[in-house]
Amino acid sequence: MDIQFYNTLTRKKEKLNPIKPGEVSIYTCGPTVYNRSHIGNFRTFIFEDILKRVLLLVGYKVNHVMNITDIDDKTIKKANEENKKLKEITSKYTSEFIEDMNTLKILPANKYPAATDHIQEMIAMTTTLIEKGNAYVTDDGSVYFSINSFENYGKLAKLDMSSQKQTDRVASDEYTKDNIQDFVLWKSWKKEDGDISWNSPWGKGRPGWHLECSVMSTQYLSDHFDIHCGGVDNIFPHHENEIAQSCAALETDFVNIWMHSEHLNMADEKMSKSLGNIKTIPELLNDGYSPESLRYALISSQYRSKLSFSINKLEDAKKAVHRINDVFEKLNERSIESDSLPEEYNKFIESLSDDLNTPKALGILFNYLRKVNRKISKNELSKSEATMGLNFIKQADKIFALLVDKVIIPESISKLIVLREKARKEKQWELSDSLRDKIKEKGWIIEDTHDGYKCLPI
RNA sequence: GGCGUCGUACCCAAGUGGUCCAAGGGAGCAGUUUGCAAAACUGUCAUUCAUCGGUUCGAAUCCGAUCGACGCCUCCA
Repeated sequence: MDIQFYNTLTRKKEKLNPIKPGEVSIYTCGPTVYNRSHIGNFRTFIFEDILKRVLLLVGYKVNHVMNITDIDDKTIKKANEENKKLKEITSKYTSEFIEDMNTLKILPANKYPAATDHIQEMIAMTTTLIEKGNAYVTDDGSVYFSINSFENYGKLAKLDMSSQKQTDRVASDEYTKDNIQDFVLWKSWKKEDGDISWNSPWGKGRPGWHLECSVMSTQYLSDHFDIHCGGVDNIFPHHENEIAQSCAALETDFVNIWMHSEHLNMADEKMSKSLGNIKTIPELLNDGYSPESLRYALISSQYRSKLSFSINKLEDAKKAVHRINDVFEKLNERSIESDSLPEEYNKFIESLSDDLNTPKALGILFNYLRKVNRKISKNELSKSEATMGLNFIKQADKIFALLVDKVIIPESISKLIVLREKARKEKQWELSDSLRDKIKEKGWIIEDTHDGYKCLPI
């Protein structure tokens, strides 16, 4: 089956045609580890997770690399603020990042290279760019990429550099550059960098931000690979600069498909650390939302449209997740051994193959679930139909990962449940209802079914 | 100022020329079921797709204008 994705470079949907048949190489821009990532960051990581899961499900091998930015202005600033070693800061936030990724059931990358482990390679690429005439050294020992030396500069972001407004930030930032829009490859050491520096042919300093991705993506995936992802805010300048560096230094096609996810907004504004309107994964879990609810909320709109994050959305997500799990359990009790799938499954895969249309795929799944529920309530569902349904949900879950692990009911709750069951048998309805309220106060919901009770966390 | 995305029911959200007098989820309302609930099921819930014009046999979908929201233009997922 054909898979197509929207390519930012051409602004069109394009058929995926892997460079190496049967295998897709993906580079995704990872976190800058100076702070806990927020749910907005994870929208992108979950979009990339869906991308990868779809490719795996249809049979591709996936080679996925995600960088960890552990050296830049922000990491240094944070280390200074907290009076700690850079490494202490970056390893703390790296492990928190991995923890949150696991919580959200995001499949791990094959490799997580860190920028500080690739300083020599970055120096080498910078040297190449100077030799080729694409970069120049300034008096203070910094190195800049000359955007005029690269013909296609601005192609990804569709920017005509000569017509760009110069913001105050740009104007005040650098004064030694030939062209105010040139970007830095190597930053010379400054007092506030403290003991953080590496030796280079141009003196003490550290790499510029964009360089690490050019170096590490091509090192681990080859000069030319299939897909490069990130959030839309990476289109310019980050990815534009990556293209300039990589293509100029390596004379390569670099990336076939650029994919970017839209922002997650909080009350109509982009969620970002600098605006201070962020929510982290532990905060949301603490508010009572499961990882599955968070995943659902993030995939319930297509990755290229803006997503407004809200409590309302999480509440909707919680119920939708419950619905899927509920049917799954019912089918699980009725199924037999078989790997048959309903015809809806093809439509499901088609939707995902069309630029990861997760809302449409969810719609197909829910339509099917309703069909199954209807038959169950009429007692008309055959074992083979139940099995088909179960298989469909299982396959769908390879993409969505919304099935909840069997919950462990704490002893304090199960004691109350036993008391309530006893009261119910004796038809002491007042007592059983008050026990149900008590259990609810403790955060658990009791549902009575024909085959006994079900107990779920709220 | 330049570039770009978007506006679909009470909320979220697919659909981008006919199969749509517009999927799906949530909320609401009415009913079935239940000791009561919950869950589940049934019915109901947009003659209409920001507005106004145009193209077309046919438009939510294409074109133009207007209004509104948001993003990027060297911190950013």
